Amino acid sequence: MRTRHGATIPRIGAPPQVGSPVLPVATGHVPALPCYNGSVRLPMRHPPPAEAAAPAFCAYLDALAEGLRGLSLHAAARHTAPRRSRGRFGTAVQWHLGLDAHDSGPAADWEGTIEIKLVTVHRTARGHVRCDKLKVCDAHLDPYARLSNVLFVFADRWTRVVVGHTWFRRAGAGHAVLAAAYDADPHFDRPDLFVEARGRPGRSAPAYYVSARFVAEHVGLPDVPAITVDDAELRAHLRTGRVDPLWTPIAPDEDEAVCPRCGGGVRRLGPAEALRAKGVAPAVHRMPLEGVCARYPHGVCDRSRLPEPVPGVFGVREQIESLSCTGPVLRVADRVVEPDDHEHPVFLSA
DNA sequence: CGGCTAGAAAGCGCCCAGTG
DNA sequence: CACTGGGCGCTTTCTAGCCG
Repeated sequence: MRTRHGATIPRIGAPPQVGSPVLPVATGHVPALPCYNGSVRLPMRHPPPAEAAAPAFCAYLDALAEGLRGLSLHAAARHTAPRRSRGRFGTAVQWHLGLDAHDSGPAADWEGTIEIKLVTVHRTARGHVRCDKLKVCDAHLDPYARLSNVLFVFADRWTRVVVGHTWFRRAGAGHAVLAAAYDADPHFDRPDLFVEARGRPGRSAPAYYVSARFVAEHVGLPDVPAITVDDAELRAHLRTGRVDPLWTPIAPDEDEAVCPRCGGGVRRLGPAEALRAKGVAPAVHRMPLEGVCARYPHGVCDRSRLPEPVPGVFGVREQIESLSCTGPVLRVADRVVEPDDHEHPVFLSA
């Protein structure tokens, strides 16, 4: 077998190890057996279907997703979910698309046929776009069915601005990779689809995940200027108290902007070059500091990077309001007209 | 080549509100 | 109150690039 980096390691008889796929031969050190006191990867429960999924598509859903581009999910998330709820942005997407915000049933989100997944993306210091591993469904559900037809919506990790969407169908190379995961060793083969059990013994609730690599290679990540850098320095300044900061759009060459919430001053911290390079920067709110402005950290984002709102759906003012959480909370489903000949999910000929 | 280091990628523990 | 969805974020490991 091979690691993701191409190094060949024996599968049978080799002492298992935690983390590194490369055995430390030179030191003579014998690694201990894996001791996962937390999450564990388990064998998959669902065998892969022999056939690729039949393609399904809905033009109305596609238009809704397109209308969401450029809008931040912050305002809708604050409207639909508590501020520290883990799934609040996925909830916000569902709400925008006109669905029940708390849908956790076994059926696919869109009329039982199309699954909707939010993928949070960010840029590394070198400018590469990446995402995290992605939860597919709970382990008692069939991940192959869940991944048959998926609308992936991509949002920036900091601004939560929707930067694009794409359709995925379990077919071709993607289907082959997912199917191969069934026979793979969940630890040593590093499959792209795996079951992971969580947390404390007796309270484990295993779930299917796809790797970040799978999303990058078989779904495809967008690469647009709106995707900002995420690094430890920004996290230390912007996620104090583990809450989302309040965002103020700013021109990259400005040091200070008007707070869209209270009309006060918001001053960028750090050099303008850092804002240009990363797309966001920590900020400080000038006194007086009252109301909501006093309760959250502040950040500025380079407004020149924001995607143009889709004409006829939202304007720039509404885009800024969605980002800064001011003004009425707008819903894309209220702006994109459902056509009379509503194209429900239709199975296309392959 | 070997040592060192920064940054990227993956591992892994657990969060937190909604739901039944 | 147990269980769950959809992740978050800190830690660990790997790798590419630099220097001698």
